[in-house]
Amino acid sequence: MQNFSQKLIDWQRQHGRHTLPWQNTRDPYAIWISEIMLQQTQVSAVIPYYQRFMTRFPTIAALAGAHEDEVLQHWSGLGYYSRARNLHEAARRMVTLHQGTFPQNFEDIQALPGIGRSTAAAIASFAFGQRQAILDGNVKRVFARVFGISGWPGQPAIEKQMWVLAESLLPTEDIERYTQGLMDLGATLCTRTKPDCLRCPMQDDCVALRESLTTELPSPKPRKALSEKETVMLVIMDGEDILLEKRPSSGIWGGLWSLPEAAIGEDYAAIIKSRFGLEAELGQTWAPLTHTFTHFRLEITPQPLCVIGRPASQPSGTLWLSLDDAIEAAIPTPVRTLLTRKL
DNA sequence: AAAACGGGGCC
DNA sequence: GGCCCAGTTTT
Repeated sequence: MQNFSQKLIDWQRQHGRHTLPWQNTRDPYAIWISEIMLQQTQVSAVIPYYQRFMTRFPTIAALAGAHEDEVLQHWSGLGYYSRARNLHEAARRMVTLHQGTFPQNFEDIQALPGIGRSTAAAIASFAFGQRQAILDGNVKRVFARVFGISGWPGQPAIEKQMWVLAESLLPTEDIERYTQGLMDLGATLCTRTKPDCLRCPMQDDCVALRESLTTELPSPKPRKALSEKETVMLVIMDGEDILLEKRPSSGIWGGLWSLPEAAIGEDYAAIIKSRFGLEAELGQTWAPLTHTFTHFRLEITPQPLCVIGRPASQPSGTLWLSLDDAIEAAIPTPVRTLLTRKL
């Protein structure tokens, strides 16, 4: 679709971003610094860092000659500090391997630490006008929607297909504007949520828009199969009352009141004797219930126990409540489910 | 709390 | 070449 590139170029000319601090230069060093800062970091956060960094380290030589500490200081607050270390190391390699200049050969650019295929292509395109394809998260989203490509774009087969597509779409001229347009479209209109399709230059061509799939595409990363865990919850009863235990404030169900837990096959009577000082008699286990979290499935087997002679005092962090009150308390959903079943 | 993200590292 | 991770922000 040759249409795509020309429409994108025209759109970027009229509606794209043109005044960012790293635009309107062909200095590969300046473009490189900006591209690295823009990895996983928003434009608004990058701007002040970019300006301070470029003032202190205006050239490859300035960066290569600096102490790593000072480079990191100028990065402080941007996060992903390996980017800064790679930047420093790459500048030093330019000095030793490339006579202190920024390499123009595409493979040489990509061989520098911290520069992968997409970042190398962005630099080669903006600084040297080379016809190289970028493919970052924004571009993958645009492609998935416009061309109706389903499947998670991180999947090797899909990603490979997208690289082929990205290369096939490259225009023969205006590569810089095209590359910028791809970035601008993904960043400003074809956003992850609530894309602004009414303003999009691709609205007549976009498969996702035509088929109402903009929320489905790009396909999300497949969830890995849920691991299975199992636990026993002790339903310690004294007449109408049951014993709740406060969970630690961190971790699952942090701070909620819950049923005491035990591992399968343990001696439950012995456990409550040692943990709570209670004598109790085992009942028949209740029907298990399964609770699904995002990352695992938990099978809960409720084990009822009837206490024999409840002491006046109760251990700290525990609470006797009537079944009715317990259900109203701050308890985990599956605990509420299993108590409700018993009402 | 979970997903998303580009590059690096490991087989 | 394929798979997974580290580290951080966004939803």
